[in-house]
Amino acid sequence: MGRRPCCEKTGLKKGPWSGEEDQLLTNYITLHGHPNWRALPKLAGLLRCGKSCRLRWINYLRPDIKRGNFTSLEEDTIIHLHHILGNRWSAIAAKLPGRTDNEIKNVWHTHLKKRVVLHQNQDDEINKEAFVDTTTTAAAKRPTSPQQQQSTSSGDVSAVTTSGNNNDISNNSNSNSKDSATSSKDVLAIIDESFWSEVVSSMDCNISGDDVKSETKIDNSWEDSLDRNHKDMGTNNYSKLYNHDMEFWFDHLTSTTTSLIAGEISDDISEF
DNA sequence: AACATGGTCAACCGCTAGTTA
DNA sequence: ATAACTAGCGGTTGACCATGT
Repeated sequence: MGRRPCCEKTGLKKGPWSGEEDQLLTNYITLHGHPNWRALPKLAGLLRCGKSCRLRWINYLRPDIKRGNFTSLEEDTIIHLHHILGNRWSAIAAKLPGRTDNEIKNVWHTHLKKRVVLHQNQDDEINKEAFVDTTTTAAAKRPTSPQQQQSTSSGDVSAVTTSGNNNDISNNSNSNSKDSATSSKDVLAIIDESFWSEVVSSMDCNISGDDVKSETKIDNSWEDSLDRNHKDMGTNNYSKLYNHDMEFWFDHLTSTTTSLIAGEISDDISEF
């Protein structure tokens, strides 16, 4: 089917919005809402396409937009959600009131991605040292091929940008967590490494048929999107991850983060 | 002071999903 | 069933600014 261009290319303004344009758009939406973005600019007296108006409203003019720097909690939340959802910025934004997908996307690319990669590289170094230590002290009980080492390394890297292939990491962390987690910082590190993958795997086991039936259409599309995003990972574990579960775990994370810092997490961890 | 470089962020573009006729 | 259409999403771009040389 032929697709009409989103706006006539002639006569419509592009580029940064002026204060006057912002005012016109805000006034119109305040009075009439935005039932039809395509018709809106004409009705509001703007020389912009509807798409541009929509973006301007959603990303900048909306009254519930939160301004200013992201808090560390917000940043951690983005990292965790990105771990699960990948580049589904709108889904991540839905969990951060007042933040837009565009803003989150920018923050990810400018700050958080680097931080995660740096963190991952540090983990790789630690793992490498541990590996050398183990092989030397254990006198190399079993041979390890270069391919195996490489696959381990690449798996770690992929875990940075996707949500797959990190079960080994999380399991290792879990097996040692109770012994090694002696400070709130350690606990947070464990949460970073394993919390979400643990959540996913536990939901995978526990979800019931009734749960599936009770889901809404929105939840099903969410599931489809997850399947689409993770189909190349050779697993459909994520397909059983639903919206209300996400909300539950998100709430749980945000409500427990404070107590984590205060060193009161041990009971929560033991639940998992 | 002038230029180069890198970071940040608003805005645009192309595409897809969903809806309607 | 399908063509036409809109809304929304994610990737990309480019302007602006700060910092370094």
